[in-house]
Amino acid sequence: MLDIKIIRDQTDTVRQRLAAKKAEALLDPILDLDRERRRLQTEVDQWKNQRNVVSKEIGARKKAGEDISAIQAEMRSLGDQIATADQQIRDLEERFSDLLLRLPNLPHASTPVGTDSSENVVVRTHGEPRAFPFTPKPHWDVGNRLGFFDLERGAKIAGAGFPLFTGVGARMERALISFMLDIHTTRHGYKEVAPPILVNAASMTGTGQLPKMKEDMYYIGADDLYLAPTAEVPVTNIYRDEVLSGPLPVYLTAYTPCFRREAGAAGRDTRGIIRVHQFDKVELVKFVEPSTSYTELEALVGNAEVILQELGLTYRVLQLCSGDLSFAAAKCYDIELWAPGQNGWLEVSSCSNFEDFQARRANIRYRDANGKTAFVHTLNGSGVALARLVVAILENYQQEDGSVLVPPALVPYMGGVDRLTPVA
RNA sequence: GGAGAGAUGGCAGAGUGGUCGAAUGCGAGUGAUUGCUAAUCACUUGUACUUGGGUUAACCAGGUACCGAGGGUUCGAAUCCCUCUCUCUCCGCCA
Repeated sequence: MLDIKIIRDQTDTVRQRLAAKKAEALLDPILDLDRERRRLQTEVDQWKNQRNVVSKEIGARKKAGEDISAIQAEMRSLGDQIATADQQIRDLEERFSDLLLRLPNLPHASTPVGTDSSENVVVRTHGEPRAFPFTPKPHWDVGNRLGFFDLERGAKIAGAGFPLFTGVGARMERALISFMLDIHTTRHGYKEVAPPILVNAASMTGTGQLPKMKEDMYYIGADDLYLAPTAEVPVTNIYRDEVLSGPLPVYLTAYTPCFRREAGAAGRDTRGIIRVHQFDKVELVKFVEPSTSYTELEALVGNAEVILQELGLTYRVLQLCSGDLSFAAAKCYDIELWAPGQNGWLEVSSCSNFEDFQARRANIRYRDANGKTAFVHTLNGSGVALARLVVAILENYQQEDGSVLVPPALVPYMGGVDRLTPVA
C-alpha cells in the first residue's frame, strides 16, 4: 500500500512511476475519495466536539436540577445527523481503501522501464549450458524411466498439476529441502520456521495477494481460508500488527508446499512438472531497516544463487522491467536455470524488495534510532522452488544410458546414493 | 462440537453511565542530588486521523477516534445490551 500522504503531496511523480506499471488510472478516483472523506470528517469532528461539550454541560445542569429537555432534544437530532454522516464516511473509506489496496507498488528508480518480460535485463550468467554428446531428453522422459514420479496417478488423486513423487523422486524432494534449509540456516544466518499453510484473508491482504489476485488462490469457503501460494504469506505475516522489539534485520526461512490455481495459464507448460498447482519451496524472508533494504536485496539474491552453485547448475540472473514487476515489488530479480531438455531457461527464484509496501498493509513496524515507530522494509525470495529445480537436475545430469548423476553436494542427503538408475 | 472464565496503555493491573485517555505499580526518558557502578527525588512517557502554525523538518496548539472487533441503548458508554473473534480451563472427538 502506498502512503496516501505521498500520493497527495507528490501526485505527479507518483503518477509517472505508476505509469511504468500501467496502473495510473486508479490515482484520480483515489484522490477524489480522499478529498471528500477528509472534508466530511472535518465537518463531523466539529459536530462531535459540540456534542461532547454540550453533553458535559447537561450532566452539570441535571445535577443542579435544571430543566434540560429542550437541549436534550437538540442533541438528539445532532446525534442523528452525526450518525448519518458517519455512515457516509464509512462508505467513502471502504471505497477509498479498496482502491488503495489495488494500487501496486512504485517501481524503484533502478528498475528499468519496460512493458513485458521481453524487456527484462540479464544481469549475469553463471556457468555455460552443458554440452551433451547425445540429444538431452525432457525431464518427463528421464523421470519416468527412473520411477521418479507418477504424474498420471497424481492426476487421478487430485487432478492435473498435482505431481506424485515416488521412490528416488520423493527422496530427492526431501533431500533438496533439507539441503537448502541447512545452507540458509548455517551459512546465511536465517532462522527456520514452519508456518501454517492455510492463511486467512487478513494475511493474504497483508502481503498483497488480496484483493487483486483472488482468482489465483485456492480458497476454502467453509472456513474462509486460503491455501498459501508461497511461504512469503504466512512468514511475512508473523509480525503483522506488531512493533518489532528485537534488533533488525530479521532473517527467516521456511519450507512449505505452495498452491497456485494458475488461473490464467491454461495450456502453457502442460507436460511434466514445470507448471503445477502444488510444489515445494524453501523461502527466504527479511525484515530490515529501510536504509539497508537494497543491499539486503543483493545479499538475498546471492543466498539463492549459492544453492544453484552448490548443485553445479547453470543459471542467469535477470532484473525485471517495470511492466513485468509483480504487484507489490519495487525491484525484483529472477533467477533462471538452464534446462537442456527444454532448450530454455526456467524460473526458480524471484527475489524482491517490497520496501514498506507490505509493511504498511500488514502494519509491521520497528523503532528507529529516535525511538519512533516506522514501517520496516520487507524482502523475500525463493531459495529456491523445487519442482523446476528437479527438472533442471534431471535434465542437466542425465546420462546417455538413462541414469542421472546426483549432484555431489546432494549425495549425503540422498543417503550416499550418487546415481539414479532406470527401473525398467 | 459442548461448558465455563477472560480480553483495558511497552508490561502488570484498577475502574461498572458524565469530573476517565483512563488510578497504581513496573519499565523507559529527562533533570537534580548522593556518591564503595547502585540508589534517592522531581518531572515526563500510548496510537491513528485531522485542522492551524512552523523552513514540505524537528516541534507547537486545537479537534476527533481508539479500553479485543462490530452493532445497539443514551444528551453522554471502557462502564449497560446484542453479535462475533481470540485466549485459557474442563469435557468430547482425533494424528
